[in-house]
Amino acid sequence: MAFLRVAIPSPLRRLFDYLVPETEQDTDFIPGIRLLVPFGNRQLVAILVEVAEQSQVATNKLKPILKIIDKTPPQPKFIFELALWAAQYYQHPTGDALLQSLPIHLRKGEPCERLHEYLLHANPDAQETLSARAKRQQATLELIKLHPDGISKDALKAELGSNSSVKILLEKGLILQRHRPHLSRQHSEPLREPGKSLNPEQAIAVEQINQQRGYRTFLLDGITGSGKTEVYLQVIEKVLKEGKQALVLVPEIGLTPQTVSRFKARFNVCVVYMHSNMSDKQRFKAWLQARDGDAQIVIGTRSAIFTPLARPGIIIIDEEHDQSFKQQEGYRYSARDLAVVRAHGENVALILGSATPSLESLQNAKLNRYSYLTIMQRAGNAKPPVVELLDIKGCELQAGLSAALIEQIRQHLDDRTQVLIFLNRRGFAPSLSCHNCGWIAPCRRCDARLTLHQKPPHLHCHHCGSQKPVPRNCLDCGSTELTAQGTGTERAEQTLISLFPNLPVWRIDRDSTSRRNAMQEIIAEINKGDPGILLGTQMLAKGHHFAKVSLVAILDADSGLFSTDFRGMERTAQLITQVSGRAGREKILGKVVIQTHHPEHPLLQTLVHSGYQSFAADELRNRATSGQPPFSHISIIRAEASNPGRAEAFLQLAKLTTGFDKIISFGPFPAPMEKKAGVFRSHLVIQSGKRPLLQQFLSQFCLQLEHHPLANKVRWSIDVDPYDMF
DNA sequence: AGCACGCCGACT
DNA sequence: GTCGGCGTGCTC
Repeated sequence: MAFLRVAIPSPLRRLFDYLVPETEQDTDFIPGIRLLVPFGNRQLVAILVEVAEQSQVATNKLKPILKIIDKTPPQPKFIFELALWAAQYYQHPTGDALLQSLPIHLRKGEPCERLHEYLLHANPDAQETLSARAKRQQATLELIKLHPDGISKDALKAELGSNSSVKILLEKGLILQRHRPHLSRQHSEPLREPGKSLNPEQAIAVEQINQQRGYRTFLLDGITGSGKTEVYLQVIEKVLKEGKQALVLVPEIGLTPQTVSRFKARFNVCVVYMHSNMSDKQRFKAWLQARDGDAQIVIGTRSAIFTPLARPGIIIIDEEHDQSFKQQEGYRYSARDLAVVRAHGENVALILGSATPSLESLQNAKLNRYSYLTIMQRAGNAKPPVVELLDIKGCELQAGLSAALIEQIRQHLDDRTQVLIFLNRRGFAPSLSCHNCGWIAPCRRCDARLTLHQKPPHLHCHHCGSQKPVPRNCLDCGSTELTAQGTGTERAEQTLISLFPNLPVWRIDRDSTSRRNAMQEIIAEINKGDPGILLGTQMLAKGHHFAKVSLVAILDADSGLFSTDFRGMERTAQLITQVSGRAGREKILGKVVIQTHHPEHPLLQTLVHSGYQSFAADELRNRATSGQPPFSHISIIRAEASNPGRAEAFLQLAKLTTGFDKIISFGPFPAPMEKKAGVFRSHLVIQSGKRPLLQQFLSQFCLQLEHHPLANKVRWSIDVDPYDMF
């Protein structure tokens, strides 16, 4: 007797067995197919993991499946196995992980068919004729005759407003349905425009990668403006000429129409992209084109790592250090790390590109697991910017701007160029405090202060999203002397407008770009090239090319220097380097001004005088000394409960009942912000020098946690290779 | 996660 | 007298 062992989209970390219905005894059940199953009193889309000979559950307790959705698995076997591997590695419930590797369309149980698979053709051997009165049918037939290569129902509908007569015409035999032929798989000439000429370092990178047969990871360490994209394009060119496909992953906000158009402009091939702004149907279509080999280049964000390719040729992760490649909630996988597994499994080359590579990747390069390629020269004639650490100790600041900085801004604006000001704090001021007693407006649901916003006026918690009106009086002493403390982008904007009343100030943060297309409109305005001030949060730091920016100012470098998180320094260095990279593209010589109270800080000193690579080397030594990643591997078990202390008690108890003797652990201790959105959070950190040991321990610990008596009173999750400690 | 079952407050 | 609050228990 055969049992269908399936994965169900539920937080339960186990598989469920079902019976084969009487009518399907002869059916061949292939792992990977989707099934509709009864689960409790619901019907769910499940994925078949294996056909088992035996079941642990009594047969009379088992239910038969309701429906077979797929005859054959929608994903190729390798992608299915990759998804299973990832579920195991990240300790995530199998069903949820498997379904998240599929397009939403398929998760919902929709049939996996090519959209517009059939094209309508006029039947040359048609016998019947239409009556003169059937105007609608005649018009439809005429239109179909105009398309000798066939036309899809959707296209027909778009032109006629309806395709209701198609059915009748088909019945009368006047038109025929034929399979759409697959798009031409290979263009004789994939290049639409010639490649740019390469500088020696770019040329070496392209040559090294193109010589590679089979799997190899290349870490492409190239400063901003060094032309990493040109390297990608020339490597892809070779892949296309071999008739293979390229998968390109970019950070969440990096997937702009400009990125895509750059690939489309270069190549004469089908380029598809997958982005969260697209409809489910559009994404599904792109997914099918990738799977069936019709799309030669696939560009996407994190989840695109699971996009199947018919003829995989290369995988590229651009800005590999970017945190958006790691999903930060629920299924916490890292697309960058999975790319290594995938490239290895599909035996293709992988490029990890960045101007500020992660310490993990640098260490892997050092150990020769990755090939290390560098481009330290800017493309074209661009010169690296001049960096100045501006000591603001004891200086009077106007909305965070020192007099010396304001003077420099004025000079650059007088030269008719643009100035970029980076301030990683949105809102008007980070807190509202009472001048009389020192009270600070707190968030009721979090261990955090409320941020004051002015447009419109309100207090806003950036951690839980709660909002409330601005109080007139101090809630503690009743005084009316409430003052805004510190500077956010709104306040800096106000001050800059009053300082430079005749020039535009473009504010770019989550609030000013929340409207659809708002970001693109502002960027377009900036790219007109008129002098003005760009003011924004880290949204400004990533990916954009602002040709006219000559001065970049970092208002407050200090907030990142004293983080408790072991990755804090790395992140700060990456951010400063990335922001600085916005200065002086093309012909303008760039200047970077970093305001700080700690100009002697070793991180800033190394970064400014010796660059990111030297910083990274220093920081790697620190990590080695303290045994932190990448010199060890860690996982965080997070627990949260509305009852204070319960989450910690849960982790404490779980720790006591599991053998922790072979593993290093820290905690449980309160999370960095213990109370967040009304719940109390606790962390337990597990560390090991050996990955297999950690893996083995986690699987075991997971089982314990799931059957723990307190397990349904707290919410808990496991984060393998966490990116941040929050 | 859902969804039902179950036992106590303010309403047509 | 019910509608419904969310505590706890289960899902092949």
